[in-house]
Amino acid sequence: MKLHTRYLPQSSSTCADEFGRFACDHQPAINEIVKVQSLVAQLRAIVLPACEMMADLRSELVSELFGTLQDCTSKVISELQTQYSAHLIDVDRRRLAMNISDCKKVCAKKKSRINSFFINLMNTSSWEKCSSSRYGDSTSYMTPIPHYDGHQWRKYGQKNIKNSKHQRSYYRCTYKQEQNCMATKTVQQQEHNTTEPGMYTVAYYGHHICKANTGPAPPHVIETSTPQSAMSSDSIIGSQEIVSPHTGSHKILENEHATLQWTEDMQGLLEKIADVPLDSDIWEMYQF
DNA sequence: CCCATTTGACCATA
DNA sequence: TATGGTCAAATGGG
Repeated sequence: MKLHTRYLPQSSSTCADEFGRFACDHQPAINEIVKVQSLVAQLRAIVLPACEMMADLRSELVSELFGTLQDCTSKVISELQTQYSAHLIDVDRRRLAMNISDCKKVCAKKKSRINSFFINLMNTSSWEKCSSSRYGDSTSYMTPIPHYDGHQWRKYGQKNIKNSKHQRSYYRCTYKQEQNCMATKTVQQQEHNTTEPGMYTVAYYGHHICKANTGPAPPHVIETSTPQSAMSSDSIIGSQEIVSPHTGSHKILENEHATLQWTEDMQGLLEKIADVPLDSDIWEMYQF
């Protein structure tokens, strides 16, 4: 798989519209989109193997990821709503200045780039299951993006590992002290001669019990049907499962009206960022 | 000054 | 005893 990893702008910056006029700060929204990128990557790697065999441990992880993903997308929508409410008047003024034909052309071009943007997120952020149950309750994955997994971690150690060029980093949940959350993880870069460059092995130990990841939540719906352009060829198409965040149990969903909450949020996100100027830095994340 | 990271020391286990 | 996981003091950035 060819990676097209590019990086988001690190500093808060303003951007101009196609007329070089209005300016706004998209950095908070960009930060959330980065999280979405990570979560979608994890989700894809977890759901696909789950079609073959779903262990209880992974079911709990899936439910955690869904909950976090919902939070992130909600934040993105809220942030963009706040920012763009201030720009609506200006946008309306600009649209009045354009004729209808020009508006349609611009909108079509933006929607095309938005679709490509998220398809690229799916394709370039794949996580692959590597191994599991090294020390009982643990799961490890390979990923090019080891740090954005929806949880907050604090590094507490780093060690040289025998027969490995790269050090292993040790992280524990940020809320270990205040909430006694014992979740930990280790991150170690893979050897370049044995795998793809820039890949990391991330091993998770224990479960998050910190407040950000617990609390009542409805069963999450995992839709394993995914656009062909964004999925590998061995995907299972068309089935849906419900995973209880509390029990980890799952079953095939028969209600055709049930839909992915995060998909709805994502659609909202697409609508909201449709007004992002074509020359915004956001679109420079990936090659189109 | 606070907090996260770094890093050497310590400890557990095979 | 070698290896790897954790602790905690030192360090540095905001």
